[in-house]
Amino acid sequence: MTSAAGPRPDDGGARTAPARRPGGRSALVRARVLDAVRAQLLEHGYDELTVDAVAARAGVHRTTVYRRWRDVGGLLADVLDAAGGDDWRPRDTGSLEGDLTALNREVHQALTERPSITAALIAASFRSAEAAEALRRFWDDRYARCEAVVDRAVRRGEIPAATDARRLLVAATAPLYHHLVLLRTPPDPGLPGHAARAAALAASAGAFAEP
Amino acid sequence: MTSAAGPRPDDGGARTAPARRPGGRSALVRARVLDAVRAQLLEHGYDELTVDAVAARAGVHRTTVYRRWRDVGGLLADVLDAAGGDDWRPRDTGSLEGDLTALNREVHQALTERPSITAALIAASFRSAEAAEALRRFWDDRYARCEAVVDRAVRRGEIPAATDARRLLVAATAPLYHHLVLLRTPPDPGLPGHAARAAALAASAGAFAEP
DNA sequence: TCCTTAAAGCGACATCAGTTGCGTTAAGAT
DNA sequence: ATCTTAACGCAACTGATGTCGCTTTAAGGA
Repeated sequence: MTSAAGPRPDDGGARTAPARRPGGRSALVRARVLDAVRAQLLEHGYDELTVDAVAARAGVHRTTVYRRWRDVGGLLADVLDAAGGDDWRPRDTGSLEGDLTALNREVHQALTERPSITAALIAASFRSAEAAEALRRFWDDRYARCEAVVDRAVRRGEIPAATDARRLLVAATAPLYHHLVLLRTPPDPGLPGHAARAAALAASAGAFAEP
Repeated sequence: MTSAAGPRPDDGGARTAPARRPGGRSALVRARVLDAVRAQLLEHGYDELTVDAVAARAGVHRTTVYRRWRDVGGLLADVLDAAGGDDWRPRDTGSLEGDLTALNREVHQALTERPSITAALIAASFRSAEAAEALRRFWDDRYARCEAVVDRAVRRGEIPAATDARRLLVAATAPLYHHLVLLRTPPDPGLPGHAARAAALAASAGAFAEP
């Protein structure tokens, strides 16, 4: 799947090509709407991110947005998918703890900056199945890329070869999400480092080794 | 603060007692409404938990609910506060990893049962400041009680005496919330044990020791 | 250039969350 | 027993969200 541009009424079979038109007005409208979503989010935050506001800002009719994106969650999902195809890679600092700390600092930044698109998407994921799916895809992609961090640590001999990369990565990052998203404790600049160090220690002790 | 029964228009000074009436009809209405919230949540889940449905079910007028609880978040906050004064204590299994595993199993249960009041409250906390506050209070209380687990482990000599209890407890439980609430991965019965073991290992390696 | 039709525009409508003003009931004090 | 007034009942209203049927525009193929 590439860029999700809204509901796609399935061709049904292999007849004559059903003539999609993703190149002209549709694409222009989509670009204007997604730009409006980003701008509205940056200027007024998630609370004022309504379909009406986005449509007005994009100079597009309300029903157009409702038909193509269904709701705010659908809009955010499309924004996220559009931004997901970037070339992000985890930093290489030379040590597992360093890599995890750098990663955690990025997560910390993404969750505490105001306004935070990530935080908005998390909030939206509790109201919209589309947003929830997009977020799941996004995180799945990010964690997959982060497995490189674990591979490097294994190659350096820091941790066992049979280490479960996902479990290690979740152990390192989960405390950040827990504090900043769920517990809503005031941001602690030491948190990224602490969580990274704890996960790295557990990993080198074989806590994430497969049976 | 005891049981929050709605807005309390501050006496302002020490005049004659302003004559609250928390013992009669008010209390009856509150009990009926909170019962209705629990019943509605159990039968139809969070999505159908509206102020109107609760009011109808409680045999009370809509405006009464709006005035006393403001919104669904306020209702859930009151339910949680009412249920927060229980006598819950973490189990004592004889080892840190055992205690954390038992704890994690309870968290896992609370988050995966359908319907889950905890999950409903988390969802509500993104829409209602009152629900967010109630949830914060609830978790703060629970984590405070769980510090007993860490104290016991210190006394047994499993972990350093200077261990930061909160950080250890968050490290143990956060992966559960991350998987079940945010990542929405399918429930893994091994997860409570895995996360507990990793946190216990990190703790014994001194990962949560104070400087 | 012309034709077909997907997608956008438009306004009317439906629904629901939440508010307001006012009358009614009954808790608790005298 | 009587009085005061907090809390509840009631209905009408506002505003935002989301839908529907129809018309208009223009993309892309002939």
